[in-house]
Amino acid sequence: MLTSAKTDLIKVLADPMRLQIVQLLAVETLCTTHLVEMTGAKQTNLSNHLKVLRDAGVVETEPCGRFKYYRLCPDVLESVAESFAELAATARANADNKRAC
Amino acid sequence: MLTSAKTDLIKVLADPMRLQIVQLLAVETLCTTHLVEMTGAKQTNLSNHLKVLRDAGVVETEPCGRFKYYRLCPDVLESVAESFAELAATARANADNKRAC
DNA sequence: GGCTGACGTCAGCATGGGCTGATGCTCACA
DNA sequence: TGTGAGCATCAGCCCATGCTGACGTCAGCC
Repeated sequence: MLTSAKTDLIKVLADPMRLQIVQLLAVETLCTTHLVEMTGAKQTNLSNHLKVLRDAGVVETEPCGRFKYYRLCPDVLESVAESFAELAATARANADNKRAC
Repeated sequence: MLTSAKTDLIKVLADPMRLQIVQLLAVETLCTTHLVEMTGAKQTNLSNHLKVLRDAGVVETEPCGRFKYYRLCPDVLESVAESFAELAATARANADNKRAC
């Protein structure tokens, strides 16, 4: 179900930079230095986006010495995918419903 | 695939009011008057959101005399759902990939 | 212990986008 | 043809949010 609370999660994913981060992390677990190189963004900016993703539960961190690895949480993405799929299915099922004016 | 162009579509859906509109339209085709009643929003505000949804291809309109019906396009929602599902599947498949620092 | 690199936090700035009121357009109906 | 309802557009305001620079913290290496 797509509750209003999920708009916050969708909003987190509705940013080009954050979506790029998520796509990169879907392929392999990376640390901030890698992400800085691959995205070309400033470290501060990236750190802010990563904080947003962390707070939303989209990624989780794993300290490793001086470095910090970021790993993607597939469950969150799957829940979003299921919500939209369910919405599309509902729309298809009720395609002929039309309320009279 | 989640191209950068899709962030615009996701951004359109990342608004509580617009998501509410989409959920209502998933159940039945409605015209603006109904949506004004059901959401409690002003007509002007709703018209703005509907324009955004129209431009994004999420809904399509059907004139009916003085009224205008809004119908949901399930294809767009399905494409978003598939993109996120694919991303989640990729993340699961590459869960053990970790780039050395 | 001093230094450097990795990373986070904070304050400030600027842009984007949502909300509103005013206005205009079009259709239906008397 | 005049009127009112349904709907869109526009300009303006204001708040949320993304970007940046400066600074602080922690770990590892000399």
